[in-house]
Amino acid sequence: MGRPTLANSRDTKAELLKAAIQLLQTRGYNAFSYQDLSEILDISKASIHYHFPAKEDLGVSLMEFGQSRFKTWRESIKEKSMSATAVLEAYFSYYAKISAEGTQVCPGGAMLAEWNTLPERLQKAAEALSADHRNWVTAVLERGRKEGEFTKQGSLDEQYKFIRAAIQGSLQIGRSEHRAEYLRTVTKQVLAALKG
Amino acid sequence: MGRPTLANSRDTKAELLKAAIQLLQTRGYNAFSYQDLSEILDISKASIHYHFPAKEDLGVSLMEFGQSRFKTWRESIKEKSMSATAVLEAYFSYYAKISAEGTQVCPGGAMLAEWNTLPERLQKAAEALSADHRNWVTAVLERGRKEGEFTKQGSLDEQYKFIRAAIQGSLQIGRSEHRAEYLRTVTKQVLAALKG
DNA sequence: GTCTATAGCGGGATAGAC
DNA sequence: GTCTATCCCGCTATAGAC
Repeated sequence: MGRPTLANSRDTKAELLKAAIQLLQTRGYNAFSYQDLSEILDISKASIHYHFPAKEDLGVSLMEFGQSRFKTWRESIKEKSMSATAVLEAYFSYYAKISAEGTQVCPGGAMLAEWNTLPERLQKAAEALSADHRNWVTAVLERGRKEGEFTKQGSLDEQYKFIRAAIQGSLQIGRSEHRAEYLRTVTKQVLAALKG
Repeated sequence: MGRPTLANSRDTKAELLKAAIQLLQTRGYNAFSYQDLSEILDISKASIHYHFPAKEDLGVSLMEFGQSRFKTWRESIKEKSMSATAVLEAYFSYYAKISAEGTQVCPGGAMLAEWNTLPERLQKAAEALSADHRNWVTAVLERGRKEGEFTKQGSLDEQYKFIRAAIQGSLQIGRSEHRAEYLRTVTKQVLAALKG
Protein backbone atom coordinates (compact mmCIF):
# COMPACT_ATOMS: atom_id res chain seq x y z
CA MET A 1 0.00 0.00 0.00
CA GLY A 2 1.37 3.31 -1.09
CA ARG A 3 1.39 5.51 2.01
CA PRO A 4 1.04 4.11 5.48
CA THR A 5 3.79 6.45 6.63
CA LEU A 6 2.03 9.47 5.28
CA ALA A 7 -1.21 8.40 6.89
CA ASN A 8 0.49 8.01 10.27
CA SER A 9 2.06 11.40 9.91
CA ARG A 10 -1.31 13.02 9.46
CA ASP A 11 -2.68 11.33 12.54
CA THR A 12 0.13 12.47 14.78
CA LYS A 13 -0.06 15.99 13.49
CA ALA A 14 -3.83 16.08 14.02
CA GLU A 15 -3.50 14.64 17.50
CA LEU A 16 -0.87 17.21 18.32
CA LEU A 17 -3.13 20.01 17.21
CA LYS A 18 -6.03 18.61 19.18
CA ALA A 19 -4.00 18.30 22.36
CA ALA A 20 -2.30 21.64 21.85
CA ILE A 21 -5.49 23.61 21.33
CA GLN A 22 -6.80 22.32 24.62
CA LEU A 23 -3.62 23.33 26.40
CA LEU A 24 -3.70 26.71 24.71
CA GLN A 25 -7.27 27.34 25.76
CA THR A 26 -6.72 26.11 29.29
CA ARG A 27 -3.30 27.44 30.25
CA GLY A 28 -2.24 29.87 27.55
CA TYR A 29 0.36 29.85 24.80
CA ASN A 30 3.55 30.47 26.75
CA ALA A 31 2.44 28.21 29.57
CA PHE A 32 2.33 24.96 27.63
CA SER A 33 5.40 23.19 26.33
CA TYR A 34 6.48 20.50 23.93
CA GLN A 35 7.15 18.53 27.08
CA ASP A 36 3.43 18.63 27.93
CA LEU A 37 2.50 17.42 24.47
CA SER A 38 5.20 14.79 24.65
CA GLU A 39 3.61 13.31 27.76
CA ILE A 40 0.06 13.47 26.49
CA LEU A 41 0.79 11.72 23.19
CA ASP A 42 3.58 9.56 24.61
CA ILE A 43 6.00 10.71 21.95
CA SER A 44 9.40 12.38 22.19
CA LYS A 45 9.84 16.13 22.11
CA ALA A 46 12.08 15.79 19.06
CA SER A 47 9.28 14.11 17.15
CA ILE A 48 7.05 17.06 17.77
CA HIS A 49 9.68 19.31 16.29
CA TYR A 50 9.50 17.19 13.15
CA HIS A 51 5.84 18.22 12.70
CA PHE A 52 6.20 21.76 14.00
CA PRO A 53 9.84 22.87 13.72
CA ALA A 54 9.35 25.83 16.03
CA LYS A 55 6.67 26.49 18.59
CA GLU A 56 5.72 29.52 16.58
CA ASP A 57 4.74 27.19 13.72
CA LEU A 58 2.52 25.25 16.05
CA GLY A 59 0.96 28.49 17.24
CA VAL A 60 0.19 29.59 13.71
CA SER A 61 -1.34 26.19 12.94
CA LEU A 62 -3.51 26.52 16.02
CA MET A 63 -4.91 29.79 14.75
CA GLU A 64 -5.62 28.15 11.37
CA PHE A 65 -7.25 25.32 13.25
CA GLY A 66 -9.47 27.87 14.95
CA GLN A 67 -10.38 29.38 11.61
CA SER A 68 -11.35 26.08 10.08
CA ARG A 69 -13.33 25.09 13.14
CA PHE A 70 -15.24 28.35 12.92
CA LYS A 71 -15.86 27.83 9.21
CA THR A 72 -17.15 24.32 9.81
CA TRP A 73 -19.50 25.65 12.45
CA ARG A 74 -20.79 28.42 10.17
CA GLU A 75 -21.55 25.88 7.49
CA SER A 76 -23.32 23.64 9.96
CA ILE A 77 -26.04 26.10 10.91
CA LYS A 78 -28.92 27.02 8.65
CA GLU A 79 -28.21 30.70 8.81
CA LYS A 80 -30.54 31.73 5.97
CA SER A 81 -33.58 30.27 7.62
CA MET A 82 -32.90 31.80 11.04
CA SER A 83 -33.55 35.26 12.38
CA ALA A 84 -30.46 37.38 13.03
CA THR A 85 -31.25 37.13 16.72
CA ALA A 86 -31.27 33.36 16.56
CA VAL A 87 -27.99 33.37 14.65
CA LEU A 88 -26.36 35.53 17.29
CA GLU A 89 -27.69 33.25 20.00
CA ALA A 90 -26.21 30.30 18.16
CA TYR A 91 -22.91 32.16 18.00
CA PHE A 92 -22.96 32.61 21.76
CA SER A 93 -23.71 28.91 22.15
CA TYR A 94 -20.74 28.14 19.93
CA TYR A 95 -18.57 29.96 22.46
CA ALA A 96 -20.30 28.22 25.32
CA LYS A 97 -19.29 24.93 23.77
CA ILE A 98 -15.74 26.10 23.10
CA SER A 99 -15.40 27.12 26.72
CA ALA A 100 -15.84 23.50 27.80
CA GLU A 101 -18.03 24.19 30.82
CA GLY A 102 -16.16 27.35 31.62
CA THR A 103 -12.73 25.78 31.85
CA GLN A 104 -11.35 27.26 28.63
CA VAL A 105 -11.15 30.49 26.70
CA CYS A 106 -11.20 30.69 22.89
CA PRO A 107 -7.94 30.26 20.95
CA GLY A 108 -7.81 33.84 19.69
CA GLY A 109 -8.58 35.18 23.13
CA ALA A 110 -5.80 33.14 24.63
CA MET A 111 -3.35 34.82 22.27
CA LEU A 112 -4.81 38.20 23.06
CA ALA A 113 -3.99 37.72 26.71
CA GLU A 114 -0.27 37.29 25.99
CA TRP A 115 -0.19 39.64 23.03
CA ASN A 116 2.93 41.61 23.87
CA THR A 117 5.02 38.47 24.24
CA LEU A 118 4.10 36.93 20.88
CA PRO A 119 6.24 36.87 17.73
CA GLU A 120 4.82 38.99 14.94
CA ARG A 121 3.96 36.07 12.71
CA LEU A 122 1.77 34.64 15.43
CA GLN A 123 0.10 37.99 16.02
CA LYS A 124 -0.76 38.13 12.32
CA ALA A 125 -2.25 34.66 12.42
CA ALA A 126 -4.36 35.60 15.44
CA GLU A 127 -5.52 38.72 13.64
CA ALA A 128 -6.64 36.63 10.69
CA LEU A 129 -8.79 34.48 12.96
CA SER A 130 -10.14 37.58 14.61
CA ALA A 131 -10.99 39.13 11.23
CA ASP A 132 -13.03 36.06 10.26
CA HIS A 133 -15.17 36.55 13.32
CA ARG A 134 -15.49 40.28 12.83
CA ASN A 135 -16.57 39.96 9.20
CA TRP A 136 -19.12 37.30 9.88
CA VAL A 137 -20.64 38.85 13.00
CA THR A 138 -20.80 42.27 11.40
CA ALA A 139 -22.77 40.81 8.50
CA VAL A 140 -25.19 39.20 10.95
CA LEU A 141 -25.61 42.51 12.76
CA GLU A 142 -26.27 44.28 9.48
CA ARG A 143 -28.98 41.84 8.51
CA GLY A 144 -30.52 42.18 11.96
CA ARG A 145 -30.71 45.91 11.51
CA LYS A 146 -32.33 45.66 8.12
CA GLU A 147 -34.91 43.30 9.48
CA GLY A 148 -35.62 45.60 12.38
CA GLU A 149 -34.33 43.26 15.07
CA PHE A 150 -31.39 45.27 16.33
CA THR A 151 -31.09 48.87 17.37
CA LYS A 152 -29.36 51.31 15.08
CA GLN A 153 -27.81 53.10 18.04
CA GLY A 154 -24.10 53.26 17.27
CA SER A 155 -22.25 51.84 14.27
CA LEU A 156 -21.95 48.19 13.32
CA ASP A 157 -18.31 48.36 14.26
CA GLU A 158 -19.12 49.68 17.71
CA GLN A 159 -21.68 46.99 18.28
CA TYR A 160 -19.23 44.34 17.20
CA LYS A 161 -16.63 45.65 19.62
CA PHE A 162 -19.21 45.46 22.37
CA ILE A 163 -20.00 41.84 21.58
CA ARG A 164 -16.40 40.82 21.28
CA ALA A 165 -15.34 42.45 24.51
CA ALA A 166 -18.22 40.84 26.39
CA ILE A 167 -17.36 37.39 25.08
CA GLN A 168 -13.64 37.72 25.68
CA GLY A 169 -14.14 39.03 29.20
CA SER A 170 -16.74 36.43 30.10
CA LEU A 171 -14.67 33.50 28.98
CA GLN A 172 -11.67 34.64 30.92
CA ILE A 173 -13.52 35.44 34.10
CA GLY A 174 -15.62 32.30 33.77
CA ARG A 175 -12.49 30.18 33.50
CA SER A 176 -11.20 31.50 36.82
CA GLU A 177 -14.44 30.35 38.38
CA HIS A 178 -14.90 27.23 36.27
CA ARG A 179 -18.33 28.48 35.44
CA ALA A 180 -20.06 28.24 32.12
CA GLU A 181 -22.95 30.44 33.28
CA TYR A 182 -20.84 33.56 33.30
CA LEU A 183 -20.90 33.73 29.51
CA ARG A 184 -24.64 33.08 29.42
CA THR A 185 -25.39 35.76 31.98
CA VAL A 186 -23.41 38.33 30.06
CA THR A 187 -24.48 37.49 26.52
CA LYS A 188 -28.10 37.61 27.59
CA GLN A 189 -27.60 41.24 28.53
CA VAL A 190 -25.63 41.97 25.37
CA LEU A 191 -28.47 40.66 23.26
CA ALA A 192 -31.03 42.65 25.21
CA ALA A 193 -28.95 45.78 24.65
CA LEU A 194 -28.75 45.12 20.90
CA LYS A 195 -32.48 44.70 20.75
CA GLY A 196 -32.80 48.16 22.25
CA MET B 1 20.39 60.70 61.27
CA GLY B 2 18.62 57.67 62.61
CA ARG B 3 17.61 55.59 59.60
CA PRO B 4 18.93 56.27 56.17
CA THR B 5 19.13 52.54 55.57
CA LEU B 6 15.52 52.01 56.40
CA ALA B 7 14.49 54.95 54.25
CA ASN B 8 16.44 53.56 51.30
CA SER B 9 14.85 50.20 51.79
CA ARG B 10 11.40 51.67 51.46
CA ASP B 11 12.29 53.50 48.30
CA THR B 12 13.66 50.44 46.57
CA LYS B 13 10.67 48.38 47.51
CA ALA B 14 8.31 51.07 46.26
CA GLU B 15 10.25 51.47 43.04
CA LEU B 16 10.17 47.73 42.52
CA LEU B 17 6.42 47.67 42.93
CA LYS B 18 6.01 50.57 40.57
CA ALA B 19 8.13 48.98 37.87
CA ALA B 20 6.63 45.55 38.41
CA ILE B 21 3.03 46.67 38.13
CA GLN B 22 3.78 48.21 34.77
CA LEU B 23 5.41 45.02 33.56
CA LEU B 24 2.50 42.99 34.90
CA GLN B 25 -0.04 45.15 33.12
CA THR B 26 1.90 45.25 29.89
CA ARG B 27 3.29 41.74 29.49
CA GLY B 28 1.64 39.57 32.11
CA TYR B 29 2.77 37.89 35.31
CA ASN B 30 4.72 34.93 33.95
CA ALA B 31 6.24 37.00 31.19
CA PHE B 32 8.23 39.39 33.36
CA SER B 33 11.26 38.38 35.37
CA TYR B 34 13.50 39.55 38.17
CA GLN B 35 16.01 40.08 35.39
CA ASP B 36 13.72 42.71 33.83
CA LEU B 37 13.35 44.51 37.14
CA SER B 38 17.07 44.23 37.73
CA GLU B 39 17.77 46.11 34.51
CA ILE B 40 15.13 48.78 35.05
CA LEU B 41 16.27 49.67 38.57
CA ASP B 42 19.92 48.88 37.92
CA ILE B 43 20.09 46.56 40.87
CA SER B 44 21.08 42.89 41.15
CA LYS B 45 18.55 40.08 40.99
CA ALA B 46 19.63 38.93 44.43
CA SER B 47 18.72 42.31 45.89
CA ILE B 48 15.21 41.96 44.59
CA HIS B 49 14.94 38.63 46.34
CA TYR B 50 15.79 40.45 49.55
CA HIS B 51 12.62 42.53 49.20
CA PHE B 52 10.45 39.82 47.70
CA PRO B 53 11.89 36.39 48.57
CA ALA B 54 9.83 34.60 45.95
CA LYS B 55 8.11 35.94 42.88
CA GLU B 56 4.86 34.82 44.41
CA ASP B 57 5.43 37.34 47.22
CA LEU B 58 5.90 40.08 44.68
CA GLY B 59 2.72 39.00 42.93
CA VAL B 60 0.72 39.16 46.15
CA SER B 61 2.13 42.61 46.90
CA LEU B 62 1.09 43.75 43.44
CA MET B 63 -2.49 42.75 44.13
CA GLU B 64 -2.36 44.65 47.42
CA PHE B 65 -0.93 47.59 45.54
CA GLY B 66 -3.94 47.39 43.22
CA GLN B 67 -6.28 47.37 46.18
CA SER B 68 -4.73 50.42 47.78
CA ARG B 69 -4.67 52.28 44.48
CA PHE B 70 -8.37 51.56 44.05
CA LYS B 71 -9.09 52.69 47.59
CA THR B 72 -7.18 55.93 47.07
CA TRP B 73 -9.17 56.57 43.92
CA ARG B 74 -12.48 55.90 45.65
CA GLU B 75 -11.59 58.38 48.35
CA SER B 76 -10.59 60.96 45.79
CA ILE B 77 -13.97 61.28 44.11
CA LYS B 78 -16.95 63.00 45.69
CA GLU B 79 -19.20 60.03 45.34
CA LYS B 80 -22.01 61.34 47.56
CA SER B 81 -22.54 64.43 45.50
CA MET B 82 -22.58 62.60 42.16
CA SER B 83 -25.31 60.67 40.42
CA ALA B 84 -24.81 56.92 40.20
CA THR B 85 -24.40 57.35 36.45
CA ALA B 86 -21.63 59.88 36.94
CA VAL B 87 -19.92 57.60 39.44
CA LEU B 88 -19.98 54.72 36.99
CA GLU B 89 -18.61 56.97 34.29
CA ALA B 90 -15.82 57.99 36.63
CA TYR B 91 -15.13 54.31 37.27
CA PHE B 92 -14.76 53.73 33.54
CA SER B 93 -12.41 56.69 33.33
CA TYR B 94 -10.37 55.19 36.15
CA TYR B 95 -9.84 52.15 33.95
CA ALA B 96 -9.12 54.32 30.96
CA LYS B 97 -6.31 55.89 32.96
CA ILE B 98 -5.05 52.54 34.20
CA SER B 99 -4.89 51.28 30.64
CA ALA B 100 -2.27 53.92 29.82
CA GLU B 101 -3.58 54.83 26.38
CA GLY B 102 -4.61 51.28 25.70
CA THR B 103 -1.20 49.73 26.26
CA GLN B 104 -2.04 48.01 29.54
CA VAL B 105 -4.69 45.88 31.19
CA CYS B 106 -5.60 46.13 34.87
CA PRO B 107 -3.57 44.16 37.45
CA GLY B 108 -6.39 41.81 38.39
CA GLY B 109 -7.24 41.20 34.77
CA ALA B 110 -3.65 40.33 34.01
CA MET B 111 -3.79 37.60 36.64
CA LEU B 112 -7.09 36.39 35.28
CA ALA B 113 -5.51 35.77 31.92
CA GLU B 114 -2.96 33.36 33.38
CA TRP B 115 -5.21 31.99 36.07
CA ASN B 116 -4.53 28.30 35.66
CA THR B 117 -0.79 28.79 35.99
CA LEU B 118 -0.89 30.78 39.24
CA PRO B 119 -0.08 29.49 42.74
CA GLU B 120 -3.09 29.40 44.99
CA ARG B 121 -1.89 32.15 47.26
CA LEU B 122 -1.71 34.49 44.32
CA GLN B 123 -5.16 33.48 43.13
CA LYS B 124 -6.53 34.35 46.57
CA ALA B 125 -4.86 37.75 46.49
CA ALA B 126 -6.33 38.43 43.05
CA GLU B 127 -9.75 37.40 44.30
CA ALA B 128 -9.47 39.87 47.16
CA LEU B 129 -8.81 42.70 44.72
CA SER B 130 -11.66 41.51 42.58
CA ALA B 131 -14.00 41.42 45.59
CA ASP B 132 -13.22 45.05 46.41
CA HIS B 133 -14.35 46.05 42.95
CA ARG B 134 -17.42 43.88 43.04
CA ASN B 135 -18.58 45.21 46.41
CA TRP B 136 -18.11 48.80 45.48
CA VAL B 137 -19.62 48.63 41.99
CA THR B 138 -22.59 46.64 43.23
CA ALA B 139 -23.33 49.33 45.81
CA VAL B 140 -23.19 51.97 43.10
CA LEU B 141 -25.59 49.94 40.96
CA GLU B 142 -27.94 49.55 43.88
CA ARG B 143 -28.05 53.26 44.52
CA GLY B 144 -28.61 53.89 40.82
CA ARG B 145 -31.61 51.60 40.89
CA LYS B 146 -33.11 53.28 43.91
CA GLU B 147 -32.74 56.64 42.29
CA GLY B 148 -34.34 55.38 39.11
CA GLU B 149 -31.24 55.74 36.93
CA PHE B 150 -30.62 52.10 36.12
CA THR B 151 -32.90 49.40 34.83
CA LYS B 152 -34.07 46.70 37.20
CA GLN B 153 -33.84 44.11 34.45
CA GLY B 154 -31.73 41.31 35.89
CA SER B 155 -30.09 41.13 39.31
CA LEU B 156 -27.37 43.41 40.62
CA ASP B 157 -24.98 40.51 40.40
CA GLU B 158 -25.82 39.92 36.76
CA GLN B 159 -25.33 43.56 35.92
CA TYR B 160 -22.00 43.59 37.69
CA LYS B 161 -20.84 40.56 35.73
CA PHE B 162 -21.81 42.36 32.56
CA ILE B 163 -19.78 45.42 33.48
CA ARG B 164 -16.78 43.45 34.57
CA ALA B 165 -16.70 41.30 31.46
CA ALA B 166 -16.96 44.33 29.21
CA ILE B 167 -14.11 46.09 30.96
CA GLN B 168 -11.87 43.06 31.08
CA GLY B 169 -12.47 42.24 27.43
CA SER B 170 -12.02 45.82 26.27
CA LEU B 171 -8.73 46.33 28.03
CA GLN B 172 -7.29 43.17 26.61
CA ILE B 173 -8.45 43.73 23.06
CA GLY B 174 -7.51 47.39 23.26
CA ARG B 175 -3.99 46.48 24.32
CA SER B 176 -3.49 44.36 21.21
CA GLU B 177 -4.41 47.40 19.14
CA HIS B 178 -2.79 50.01 21.39
CA ARG B 179 -6.08 51.81 21.41
CA ALA B 180 -7.65 53.55 24.34
CA GLU B 181 -10.91 54.13 22.48
CA TYR B 182 -11.87 50.50 22.59
CA LEU B 183 -12.78 50.75 26.27
CA ARG B 184 -14.71 53.99 25.70
CA THR B 185 -16.68 52.54 22.82
CA VAL B 186 -17.70 49.53 24.85
CA THR B 187 -18.43 51.20 28.18
CA LYS B 188 -20.64 53.73 26.41
CA GLN B 189 -22.83 50.86 25.28
CA VAL B 190 -22.76 49.19 28.68
CA LEU B 191 -23.98 52.36 30.30
CA ALA B 192 -26.73 52.77 27.72
CA ALA B 193 -27.84 49.22 28.41
CA LEU B 194 -27.93 49.83 32.16
CA LYS B 195 -30.04 52.90 31.62
CA GLY B 196 -32.53 50.71 29.78
C1' DG C 1 8.79 9.55 11.51
C1' DT C 2 10.58 8.46 15.55
C1' DC C 3 14.20 8.03 18.78
C1' DT C 4 18.32 9.43 22.34
C1' DA C 5 21.33 12.79 23.57
C1' DT C 6 22.61 17.25 24.18
C1' DA C 7 23.34 22.14 23.39
C1' DG C 8 22.15 26.71 25.02
C1' DC C 9 19.48 29.87 27.29
C1' DG C 10 16.79 32.19 30.78
C1' DG C 11 14.10 31.58 34.66
C1' DG C 12 13.72 31.51 40.07
C1' DA C 13 16.30 31.05 43.97
C1' DT C 14 20.28 30.67 47.62
C1' DA C 15 25.05 31.31 49.92
C1' DG C 16 28.05 34.17 51.72
C1' DA C 17 31.06 38.40 51.42
C1' DC C 18 30.84 43.32 52.11
C1' DG D 1 20.64 46.25 51.80
C1' DT D 2 23.39 45.18 48.17
C1' DC D 3 26.71 42.56 45.79
C1' DT D 4 29.00 38.30 43.02
C1' DA D 5 28.81 33.71 42.16
C1' DT D 6 26.45 29.72 41.59
C1' DC D 7 22.80 26.10 41.46
C1' DC D 8 19.10 23.74 39.41
C1' DC D 9 15.49 23.49 36.54
C1' DG D 10 12.52 23.60 32.39
C1' DC D 11 12.24 25.42 28.07
C1' DT D 12 13.13 25.57 22.80
C1' DA D 13 15.73 23.60 19.49
C1' DT D 14 19.21 20.64 16.87
C1' DA D 15 22.28 16.53 15.55
C1' DG D 16 22.42 12.24 14.12
C1' DA D 17 21.21 7.18 14.58
C1' DC D 18 17.59 3.91 13.37
